[in-house]
Amino acid sequence: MAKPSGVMELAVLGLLHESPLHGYELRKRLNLLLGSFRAFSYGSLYPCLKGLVATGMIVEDRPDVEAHGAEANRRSKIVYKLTAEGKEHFQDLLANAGPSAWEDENFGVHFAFFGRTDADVRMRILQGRRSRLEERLDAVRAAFTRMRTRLDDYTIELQRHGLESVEREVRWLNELIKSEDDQRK
Amino acid sequence: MAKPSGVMELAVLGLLHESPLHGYELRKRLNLLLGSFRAFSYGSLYPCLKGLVATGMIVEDRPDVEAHGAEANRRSKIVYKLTAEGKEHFQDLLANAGPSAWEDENFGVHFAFFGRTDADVRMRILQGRRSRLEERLDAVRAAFTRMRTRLDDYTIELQRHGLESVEREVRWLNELIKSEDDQRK
DNA sequence: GTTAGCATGTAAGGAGTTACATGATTTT
DNA sequence: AAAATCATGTAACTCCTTACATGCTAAC
Repeated sequence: MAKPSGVMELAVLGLLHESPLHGYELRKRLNLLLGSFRAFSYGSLYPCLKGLVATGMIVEDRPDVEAHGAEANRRSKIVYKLTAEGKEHFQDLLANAGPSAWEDENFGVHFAFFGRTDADVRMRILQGRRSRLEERLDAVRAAFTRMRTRLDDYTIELQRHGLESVEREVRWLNELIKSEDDQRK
Repeated sequence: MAKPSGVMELAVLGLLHESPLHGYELRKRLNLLLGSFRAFSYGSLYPCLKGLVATGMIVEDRPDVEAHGAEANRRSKIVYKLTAEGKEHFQDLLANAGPSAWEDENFGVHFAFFGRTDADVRMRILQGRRSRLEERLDAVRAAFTRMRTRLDDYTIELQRHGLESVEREVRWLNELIKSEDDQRK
């Protein structure tokens, strides 16, 4: 029960690792951190926080209530803080990142926490991401050449733009991998 | 009941507009058409097709059964074909495309069928997409400048790359809008 | 004192995936 | 005749959004 998973869990734990935050603020930081990659709504954030409390990864702190013994059922800010288990779990998620880490939905979040990730794991994720994109590139290019003549101008333009975007990301990854390699020496 | 919606409906109708196809082949074309933008699984395609049959947009044709009076419950290819209502509905979806047409998940599909879309609708979608991206650009840039000093190197790099990708798409849209404008004369 | 923005929460449901199950056809 | 690929289908589930509902706090 209440087993939060998905990208959000990692993102929340990572942000709370920096400093305790309440939900509303957390959501803003989340959407800033992920910038143009994705956005979350409160409808998924709050249940996720409850789930993380239930599994002991984070604890609630109600500053208002403690400060001036206000009624407990009143609506007030709830500041969430990582527990020791939460920190451990976060490091675990970063260290044991599997192939899902280089899928579209997850790569950005993992990358955002590279500062706290071991160099070898960083390299594994960057290379995983790159081969993932290269597979896609091969598939699309093959299909494209095969069908080219049967496609109309707009479809071709869409394909061309899509391919170019993926190629750009591959070049970006190449540079990152190179600079990781250089730092290793 | 059985009211299929989402991008898939439009994509399926659009592909069947070109030629009748069976599910398996349809899925391949779908994923080719959308190239690097998205992919669908059978688990969503087949129910979608059933739904479109239920609402009279398409009809089933079982060539194997008809050809050599095979048992009807046998597994055989099912070729789907657009009905008159289906064609009408497709044109309707293209012509009455609302703001959702320029969201990330839908833009690609609408663009792919621009060849069958009126020039003024095309322009509306391209401009809608562009202002959508520009809004995002403004938001991310503002947040970025505000937080810059508190972000680590990898997070900054992620933001930078994200911004650059969106800026590139805006430039692409600018060119498309310009060339649509030129053709109008 | 009222509007705008901060803040928390939930119920219903959309749009898909995964994993499975089955069978037909082609290739080796 | 085995293996690969073509082909259809479904049940359970995931992850998230939308729309709603409530209340607090600052600014005008």
